[in-house]
This record gives sequence, structure tokens and C-alpha cells, in this order.
Amino acid sequence: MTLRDVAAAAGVTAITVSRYLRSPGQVAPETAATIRHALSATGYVPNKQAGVLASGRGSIVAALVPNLAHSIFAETLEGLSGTLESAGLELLVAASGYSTEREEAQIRALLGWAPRALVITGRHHTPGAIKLLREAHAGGCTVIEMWDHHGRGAQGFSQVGFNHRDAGRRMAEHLLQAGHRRLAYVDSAVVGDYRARERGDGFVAAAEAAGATVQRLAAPAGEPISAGREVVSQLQASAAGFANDHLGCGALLGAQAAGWRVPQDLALIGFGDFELAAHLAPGLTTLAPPRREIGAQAAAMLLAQLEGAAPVQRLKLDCPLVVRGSTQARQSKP
Amino acid sequence: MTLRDVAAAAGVTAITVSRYLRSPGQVAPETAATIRHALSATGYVPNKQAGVLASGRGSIVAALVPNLAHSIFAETLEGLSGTLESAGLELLVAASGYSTEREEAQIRALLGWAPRALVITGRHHTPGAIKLLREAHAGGCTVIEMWDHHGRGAQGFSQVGFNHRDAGRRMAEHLLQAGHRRLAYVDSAVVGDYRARERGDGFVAAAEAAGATVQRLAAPAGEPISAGREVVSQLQASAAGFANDHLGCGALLGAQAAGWRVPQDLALIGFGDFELAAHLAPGLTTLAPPRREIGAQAAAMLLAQLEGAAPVQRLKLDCPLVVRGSTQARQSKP
DNA sequence: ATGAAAGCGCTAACAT
DNA sequence: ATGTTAGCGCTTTCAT
Repeated sequence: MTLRDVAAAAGVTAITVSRYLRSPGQVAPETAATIRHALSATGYVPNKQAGVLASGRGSIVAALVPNLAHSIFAETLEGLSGTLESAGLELLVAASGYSTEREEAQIRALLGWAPRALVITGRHHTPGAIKLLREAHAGGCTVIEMWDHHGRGAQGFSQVGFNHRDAGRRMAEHLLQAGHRRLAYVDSAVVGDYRARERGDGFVAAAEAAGATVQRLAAPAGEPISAGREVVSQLQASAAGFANDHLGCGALLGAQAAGWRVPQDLALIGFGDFELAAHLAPGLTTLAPPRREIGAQAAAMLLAQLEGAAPVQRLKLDCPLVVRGSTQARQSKP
Repeated sequence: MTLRDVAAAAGVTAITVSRYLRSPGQVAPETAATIRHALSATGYVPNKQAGVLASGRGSIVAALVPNLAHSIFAETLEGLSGTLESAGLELLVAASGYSTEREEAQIRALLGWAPRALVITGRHHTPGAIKLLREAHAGGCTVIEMWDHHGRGAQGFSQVGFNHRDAGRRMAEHLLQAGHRRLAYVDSAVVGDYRARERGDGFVAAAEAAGATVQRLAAPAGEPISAGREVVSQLQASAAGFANDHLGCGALLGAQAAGWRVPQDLALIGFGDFELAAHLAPGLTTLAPPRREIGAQAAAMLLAQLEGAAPVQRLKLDCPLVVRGSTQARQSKP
């Protein structure tokens, strides 16, 4: 079924149907009615490849995240998707698995669809990827880095996110303010999660600046909640920060299983505000990144840029601290 | 940057470069080398719209899920994505929000990209959507319904999933086997989640068949864990099944807050095997749908059909029962 | 082993 | 208000 088939059925030529489809007001009311009939009679579905090729204007937005399954990025995608759909844009996705090499290959593949915008996670990419992104951007494709916000090291692309070093620093400061002097930070076992590493750097820097001791150690590989359980035995600190809430929750459960009181014997702070964190007893104190908002704001920025706004913008979002029982003993039982 | 630019740089014509790209063996080794240079010098990115239009063979697979954020569908997408990527296919996604009307509009939009396959959630669609799916299928687009498996009511499309009525029945039977005679089922507040409703039907039917009483009630609207907490007060049963684990976990917490012993005063069984369910104390007994496997198997089926396998296949997957403390008192503390 | 011609389905720019 | 012509960037024949 092509435009010409519909046109033939309506007794007009293809261009008239094409016009009707894009701006119905431009065809005579009578013709429009005939076309409407022909349209539904044939069950015509416009071929978008042809449309894009002819017009040069596509409707695809490509999004590249480390993974799809995790709520952190899934909610970001949902934020993106919701805003994009109302603007008639469509979402092509790929998951890099935290590998910048795969990311480069995927950028190349996605760019082949001539997307209106490319939304990518983080600011660290291979040189090849950066070259591709630059060329795409120069060619009019909006490029947005999300989940990060960083002056130095940015490649001149738009950003929507927050600073992870700051976030780590705030994790440590929360523990320091509670009087802890012996801290620990447990890194993610995920290779390539540089944002978790930056939070660790911030955490350690803040602890050292305050004259506290800091033990930094890597989580065992494997399922992160179990990893958190296991890592507890290595902790030589009165308070610990974790690369993410799964590790933190695991550690909380592990500490309790070992008979420690939380937060008296060990205070814990995670990152991510995962669902589990709120429902343990005590709850896990954490930083709550604006997962959905990152996606929604990236979409909003992208739409603004498509309408002519400045092609490079940087939006810093809040990543609020959520205090729960794992760091505050006085939080009484409800 | 087009093929002709690359060709010009290499001193050949476009078609030679095109051939090199698709089957490097068909061009002379010397020419190939020149082309390779030209390729990297120009940073050429092939335009896929043009390729698809000319060849009639695309590489897009479209996936339609109720939502992206929930782990249930996010993991399914990840299963799809992983298998597709290794076959060079790309994933276009849309979220219907459990609305079959939106679904129809999205099917229409997705079909415009002439996808190789359309993977859709569930077997209930609007008449218009079914017409579109039929036509697409007739036109060579693989259509797979996932997350469901049902002889009657199926529209002749491939399926990868399990039967939700059966699942509900097994939830009730687990409670019945523990000796409960007064059961309850709490429905999802999500309008359009017919699978949850079918599980409820199966649950109620099994309970009645066994001569037990069944109270069926709807969860309050709003955030599902809170809804589960609230619904506890309305329960007049010794054991309850829930449309999903969020409701079940909420109810477990609500029951404990009200001073009830679980499972002695109230036994609970959920559905979904959400992360939270395993980490409450006691854990929530639940049915564990093969979330990732549904995606992976849908992708495998799809690839097989693209290679000539039968165009309609139905694959029934297991949805195992995971027994935890919310239905079994004897489960001792580790 | 390489090239020339034609066309995929649509839309821009000009007619009329 | 509608039609004509040309061409988007690539791949398919069919030559050479």
C-alpha cells in the first residue's frame, strides 16, 4: 500500500494525499472526504523511511543507556518516552552494558537513522565516539549527555544531571556530621561505572578533608545484594557509604545478621533510593537521584533545541539526601 | 557524507563502495584498501533510511510494552535487546500505559518504519490494532505477543509467555494446600491490566472449586505498596493472594504493623517476584514470571522466523512458585 | 571486478 | 486547490 494506491482510489494524485496527511487544511473539503475514505479503505500506513529521505526531517530520537533493566535507567527512559511521544517523536534504544566500546558501535548504528537527537548516558566516551557525536552535532543532531553534570571533561555537549563527586562528598558529610571519624566506601563491582567511582572519590576527599580515616574497598563481584552482605565482614569503620543502594541494603542485612545494631554499631548510606531501601527496617539513608526527571528534562531540552534554542545547554538537577534509620537512631518506629 | 562522497574520495563509483560495505570479498583487495581509507577519512555513516528503502530489508524491531520503568517489562526489554543486538537488529520502543487505544496509535506509528518484527504485550487489542497487526503479518512482519499464552482469544499470532488464569489458580492452590478455607484476592488498581484480572479469575475459580470462601476486592488507587498496606484492614480471610508483589509486600508490612503474625494470622502470596519480596521478613511467597526469558525467547523466536521458521509459534514458559515465609511458618531464620 | 540505469516511497519546489 | 518534475541515498538489476 503506497500513497499512489490511496491516490488512485481517491481519484487524485499522490501529492494531494501527501498534503492532506500533513496539512489537511490545504486540500478542498470535498477532496479531503474522498481521501479519508480511500485512506481507511486501503488501510494505508505511511512509509517513514521514504518520508525521512525525501524531507530530511525524521522523528527518531536515539537513547543510549548502560542497561535497560535497572530502575535507574528504566525510569529515565520512561521520562524521555512520555515527553517525546506527546511531541510525535519515537524512541530507538540501545544498552551499552557500561562498555564504551560497545557504546561507540551503537552510536554509529543509531546515527545511521539520522535521529533528531541522541541522548547518551554520561560524559566519558571513546575518542571515536566523541568524533561521531561531534559530527552528528555539527550536522544538526541534538546531543545530550544525561546523568552527569561536570564542567571539566565535558566535550561541549548539552548535559542534564548532577555532579557525582559532589554527591559522594555529601554522603560523607552526612556521616561526618553524625560524629563518625572512621569511614569506609564500598565501590561498585561494575567495571565502567565511572560515576560510582567519582562518588567514591568525593566521599574519600570529604572524609580526608575532615581528618577522618577512610577505608576504600571494592565489592565482591556478583549479585550486588549478596555482595553487600559479604563485604560487611571487611568493614573497619563506624560508618560506610556504598556505590549504590543494593550494596547498602545487602550490607544492612548482613550487619544485622551478624548481630550488629544499625546505626549504633554501623551507620550506612547508599545511593540511588532504590525501592528496597525504604522498606528495610531500619530504612537505608540514601541519595535520591531524579531518575525520571533526568529523562523528562532531557526530552524537554531536546524539544527546545529542535525549536531553535541554544544548541548547548547544561542543566543541573538536585539529588536530595533521604535520611532514614540506617544513619539516625532517633527515628522511632511508626 | 554520502556514498558518492566516499566513492569520489576512493576514485570509484558509489556502487563499488556499497558492495564493499555489504560483501567485502566481492571487490578487488586493492580497491578494498583504497575504500577503507576513504571510509575512515570521511567518517562516513551509512544512511539506513535510504538502505531500507532501496533494499526493502530493514533492521528495526519494534517493541510495545505497558511501561518501561517497571522491572517486569524492563527486564523483558533487556532480554530482547541483548539477543537482537547480536543479530544486528535495533529496538524501537513505545509504552502504552495499559491503554489499548494508545497501543493502536503506537502500532500504527511503529509500523511506519517497516519493522522486521513487532513484539507486543498481551493478546487483547482493539479491533483496529488487530487489523493492523494482521496486515503487517501478512506483509511479512513477524508479530509476537508476549507475556501471555492462551489458546482461545488468541488472534493467530505467535505467543511467548504463560497462562495467567493458571497462575492465579496455582496461587490459590498453594494457600488451599496449607489448609486455608477463607481466601481473598486483591485486584490491581491499574485499569487495563487484564492479566492481573485473569489471575484473579483463576484464583477465585480454584478457591470455589475447593469449597473455600473467596473475598475479591480492588486495591485502592495510588502507590501500590501503600495501597497494599491500606487494604489489609478490609481483609476477612486467613490467606490472601495479590495481583502483584507490591500490593502483597504492602499488605505484609501493613499486617505486621497491625500486630498480626504472618503467616499464622494471615498468609500472603503475591505475583511477580519483585526484588522487595525476597528481602522482607518473612519473605513474600510469590510466582516468579520469567521476565528476562520472555524477552530472550521472543527474540530467539523472531530470529528463527526471519530465517524461515513457521510464522506462527506458541511457546509456553514456566512461572514457578517461590515459597517464602509469608505462607510457611516452618521456614526458620537463617 | 566494476559500472550505468532505474527505482524504492515520499516530499520540495515549482508550475498551473 | 491540485499536478508535474526532480531527487533524497541507497540497492537492485543488467551490462561491460
